[in-house]
Amino acid sequence: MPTSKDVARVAGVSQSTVSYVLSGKRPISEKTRRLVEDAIAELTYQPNAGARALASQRTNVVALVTPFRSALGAHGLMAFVEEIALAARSHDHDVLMVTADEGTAGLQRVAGRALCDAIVVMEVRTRDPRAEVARGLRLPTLFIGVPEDAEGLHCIDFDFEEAARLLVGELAAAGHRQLAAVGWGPEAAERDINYLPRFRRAAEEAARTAGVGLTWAAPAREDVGRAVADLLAGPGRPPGLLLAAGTGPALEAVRGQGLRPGRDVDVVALATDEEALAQPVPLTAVSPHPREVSRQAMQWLFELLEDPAAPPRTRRFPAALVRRASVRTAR
Amino acid sequence: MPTSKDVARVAGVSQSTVSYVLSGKRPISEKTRRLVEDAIAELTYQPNAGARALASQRTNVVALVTPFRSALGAHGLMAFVEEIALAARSHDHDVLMVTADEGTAGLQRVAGRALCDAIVVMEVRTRDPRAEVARGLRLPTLFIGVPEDAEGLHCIDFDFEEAARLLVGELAAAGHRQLAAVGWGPEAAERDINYLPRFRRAAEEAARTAGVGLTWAAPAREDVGRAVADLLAGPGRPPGLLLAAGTGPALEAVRGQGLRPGRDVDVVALATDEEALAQPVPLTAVSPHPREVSRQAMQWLFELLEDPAAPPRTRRFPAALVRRASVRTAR
DNA sequence: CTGTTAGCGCGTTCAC
DNA sequence: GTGAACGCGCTAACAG
Repeated sequence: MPTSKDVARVAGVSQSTVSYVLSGKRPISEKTRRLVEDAIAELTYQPNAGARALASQRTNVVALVTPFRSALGAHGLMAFVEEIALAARSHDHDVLMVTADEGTAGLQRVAGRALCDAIVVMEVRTRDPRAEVARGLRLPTLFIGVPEDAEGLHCIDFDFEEAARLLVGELAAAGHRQLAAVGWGPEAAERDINYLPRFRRAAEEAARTAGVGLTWAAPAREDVGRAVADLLAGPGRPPGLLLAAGTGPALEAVRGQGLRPGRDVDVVALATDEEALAQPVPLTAVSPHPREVSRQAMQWLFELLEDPAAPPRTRRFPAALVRRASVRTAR
Repeated sequence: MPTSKDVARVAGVSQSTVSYVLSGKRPISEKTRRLVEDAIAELTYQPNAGARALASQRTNVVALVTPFRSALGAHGLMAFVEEIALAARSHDHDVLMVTADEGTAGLQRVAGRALCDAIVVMEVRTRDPRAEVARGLRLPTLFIGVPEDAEGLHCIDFDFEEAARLLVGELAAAGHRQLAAVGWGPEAAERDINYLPRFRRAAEEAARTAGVGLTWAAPAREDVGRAVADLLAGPGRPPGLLLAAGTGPALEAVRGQGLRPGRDVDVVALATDEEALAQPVPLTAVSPHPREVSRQAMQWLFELLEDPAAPPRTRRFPAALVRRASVRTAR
């Protein structure tokens, strides 16, 4: 395996010149640059990552702490991971996978061993022990999601609070006095996912403000059908339906009751455009924009890498409602 | 950040002694071991990965080349990735994600820069340019899947050929003279997935040998329903049904025709146990065992890491048929 | 059983 | 604009 010393020898220059050609941290004459570049090509030289990290104190690696079972589902999770990997590559960085089950130890390991320059934490929990650890790290650490105590942390997330307000507002504006929401099941609550209470609390608050009733159900995946049937038979008959999770099964249950969204019942959802459009009746929905959020997260992360002293703060990706056919026009 | 030099000073020993305590490559007296371990704990020392890699020529990192859209679906893909990550951690290794869209360049980068000790390639294609590149690398490279030209490569995969034979055999033994198969859609063929032709060819061969007819359909995801209806109306009425892909939608279509698996029609599938059991009628099936395959792959990989001179070969994870309720007992 | 020493390959001051 | 020299933190001979 050729080293930069080999390149220097072949190019007839010194080792440091090779380094400066590569880093561009010093002006190099056109002539010697060509010499060096040719030598690099001839030897198919590539810098040794370990040596570079040791000398420069930068690894060009971003650690990604990722769960395997996610409230987003495998599909949503892959979307995040894919965007993050692509963004990293576009900045000449690699991605080191850290499994969430390592907990705080994972953070301490990758930081302590200098395996990476920065850390991204996905699927943040409301009370997340990793928050406290992250505050103590000297590495830029970005949370996708907002824990209860976000003080001193770099957090970014979709604005689930605003999403809840928009969805509740839309049903209220359609004339409903009574809303029914299908939320995340007990397994999600158990995992203490940060945005569940954020969304729910904001929805309840918005309903109160609008003076409409709101019934909340959090059925397990397999009980969504029954839960929807119950909700539809409850107050409001049918109430305005807000689907925060389990969109597919819930809509099947609606059809199972012989009801058609946008004709017999109004339905809004927290769902990606893809999901909203895949339904028999396209859904009026707020998309949580997973890909956009991860893209923005990574852009921010690379800014932090250039300016590690940037003050920690929480960023929220703006929510927007897209009206489709599942809500009757306002009465 | 403390270094091993700090540990040595605090423990009152030399740096190399610290190194040997950590690596266990030399017998150390109980007394000095305690001294060193206490110093490590006191300083919360962790070895610098870059320095260690530079000195030892081992990174303790495994690169994983992974696609984002997979014939397995996001769920199946995550299963692979999860198992690989867990296996890596259990051997004190980390996982570097390399996106498949980097192609051969990704392999050359992680190998050339010495970012990892070994490479795992998922979703191998029938004619895979990465095969040729891998042959030229000095890093152990493990293919999960078998390309057309597997010469000189370490490959491991589920035995799709045997799976096809078992499934065809089961339907033939049930008395069918005519079989109909639902295979992977055009998008999968386009991606040149290695096991598609392997499975199909073996199925056709087995049908020929058994003297039964076999009609093959490769509908796109959204056309599965129609394709199944066509197949059921074709020769055999109904023919024995072999589901290689699209199990869920295909079975819905079967029900849509008013047919019940195991009563009106015999159905076998290439499907995980989870998938087979999730159906209204539990399916007689061969599971491709994604988790077991990745576990075995990683075990092999770590063996290769200890003995890089091990001769390249192709390993196949044995296929087994599990009989459930979707096939009538042999006539 | 332990200490001394010489690199691993690269980034970066310095002198020139 | 260029090159020599040192150090990053650790491992692995080589001594003892």
